[in-house]
Amino acid sequence: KKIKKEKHGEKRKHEVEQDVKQKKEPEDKWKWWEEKDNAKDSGVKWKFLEHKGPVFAPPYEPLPKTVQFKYDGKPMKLSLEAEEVMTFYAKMLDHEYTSKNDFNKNFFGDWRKVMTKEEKSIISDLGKCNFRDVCTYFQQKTEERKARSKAEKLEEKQKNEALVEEFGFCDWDGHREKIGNFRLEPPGLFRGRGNHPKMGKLKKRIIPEDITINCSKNSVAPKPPPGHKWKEVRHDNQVTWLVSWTENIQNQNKYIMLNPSSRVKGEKDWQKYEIARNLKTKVDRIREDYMRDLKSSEMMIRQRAVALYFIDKLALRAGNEKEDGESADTVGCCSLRCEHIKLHKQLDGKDFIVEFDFLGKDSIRYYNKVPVLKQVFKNLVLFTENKEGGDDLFDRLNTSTLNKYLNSLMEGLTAKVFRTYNASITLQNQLLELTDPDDENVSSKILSYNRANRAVAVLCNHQRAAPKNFSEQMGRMNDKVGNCGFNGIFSVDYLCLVHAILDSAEIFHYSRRHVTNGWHKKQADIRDAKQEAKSAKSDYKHNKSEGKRKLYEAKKKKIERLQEQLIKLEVQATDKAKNKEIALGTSKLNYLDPRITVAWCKKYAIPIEKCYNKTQRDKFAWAIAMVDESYVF
DNA sequence: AGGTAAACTTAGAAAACTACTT
DNA sequence: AAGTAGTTTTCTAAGTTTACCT
Repeated sequence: KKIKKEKHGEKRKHEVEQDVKQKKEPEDKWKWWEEKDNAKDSGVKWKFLEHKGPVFAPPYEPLPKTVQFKYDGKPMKLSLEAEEVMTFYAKMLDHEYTSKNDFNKNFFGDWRKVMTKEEKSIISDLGKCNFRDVCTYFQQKTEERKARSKAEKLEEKQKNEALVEEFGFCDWDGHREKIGNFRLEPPGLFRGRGNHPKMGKLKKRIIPEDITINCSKNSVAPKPPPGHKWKEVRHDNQVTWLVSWTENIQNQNKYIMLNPSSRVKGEKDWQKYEIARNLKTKVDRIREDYMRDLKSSEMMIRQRAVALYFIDKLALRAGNEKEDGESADTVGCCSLRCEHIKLHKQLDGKDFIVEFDFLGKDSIRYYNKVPVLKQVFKNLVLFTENKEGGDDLFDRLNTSTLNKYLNSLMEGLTAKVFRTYNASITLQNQLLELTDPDDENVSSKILSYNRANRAVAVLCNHQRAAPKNFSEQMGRMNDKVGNCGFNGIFSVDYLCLVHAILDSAEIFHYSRRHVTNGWHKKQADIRDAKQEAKSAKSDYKHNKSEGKRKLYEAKKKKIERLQEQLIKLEVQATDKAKNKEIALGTSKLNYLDPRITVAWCKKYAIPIEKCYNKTQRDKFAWAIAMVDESYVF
């Protein structure tokens, strides 16, 4: 439908409305990138900073008497604090977390800490607790909230807008800038990712006495709520945060900082891409260096060379050491252990294959079989000799020494710059390769863009949980195309391809081959159309009239049209299937130089809205304003 | 040099919202 | 009005790098 309407140059209803909204919005945003003295690099982050402080989480509302927690089958009224913590668990009752042992153990331990003596003596077994009624109560409340009248919803919306007006902005060097997270995190149960040893622990309510305020000496400092005091008010212009506190699970500092659309964030982002572009000019030399170092007589240098090879080729993260037992067991490059790789001298007819299998950031699995240089392979054999699976692969290396070395090669160079550089350069190359300048169709251009974006997401291993009901949705889509059984083909072989995918031609051929192996409704239509064309042709041969000729021409046109439609449907289905477990957003937001996208849009007259939504346009306003189609990363 | 804390970027999940159907 | 699929926004955990200390 979308394609059809675009073809006819129509705008969809919501797009028209969006345009109207945009016109209404006054264009008085500060164009900081037009100022002359951008990106100066003294440690001073601001000269003047004034804000209203954080918004505290709403206070706990006790349960109505009718809603009862039960212990051992009997209703039990709890003290206020114990009740509050109980509701945290009740709200998560249907979540997978509550089936995990660590979660339950940690929750129960922390819950008991807030119980009264009597409560503690009674409630000794989580298994005897019945949270069901409480859970149902909160579910009902959400339903009620959803079902409120329009007027009620509007009223709340306006109240919220007023709150944002007051607390959501600050004065930063005379400019009104948007704050990112001005609401403090509410109390609840800690939801660690993966196998986190602290999952289920109680995240305490933050009170003013926990809060450090940072603002100008000569500003009007935010007031603590009546009867309370801030922990501290400081005036540190070397940092960018407005509010900080220490979180009680890991004992780490958390901050309130500005929104990505702000100058301070935007400039930093811009600078990040400039450093990555600088790496582009140095990378050949750096690669030569680490190739040479693969044979170094010093073990640390050899390890560094291999690590760098991985970071560059596979876009691995640096991999800091982690204190064990404090968080999930995840690794990056420098913290890889022997058990995370398997060495195959030969595999599937290829030489020197390294099979990676480890959990990375957020416990996302990285699985990949990669052919490596012979010398890299030899080194890996050497590094793993006489070691146990649990031993460090790079025992002479850590992120600190690696980054020190990188910094000596180029100012500002650290391990993560390679991810930024490789992501951005890949997007640029892929766009060049995948965009068909002769194809006028906007939606096919967008598909090319998404495909290029996907190559990057695959490179960076940005995954997501498959959407709920994915297979049904896919099924419906396939019905339209009418093709059978291509779903399985994709998911099975897919991961094996994943990292070879930088060669996009391969993706394309791969997907086409498999899709067209199926049986299509559309294909049946085409077969019918061909039949019709054939008979029209023979009609025309028997009776060489102008009318018959035209009829025959029309039939031929119809075949072409159907074939075009078929390709579009295939491509859409392919896109959806391939996106099943790949998240495009992270790379778009954090790794891809926005100027590449902006330049590409300008070159092919694609509206920027097709690539970036409102938030993204705000974040990348600097890039949108400053670049034309000639920009090269 | 190496350990630790602070500051800041990157990350996927979940909630909220939107457009459209039923 | 309720349901649903798709998209955007929010949330906050989990990384990296820098700063600081001994």
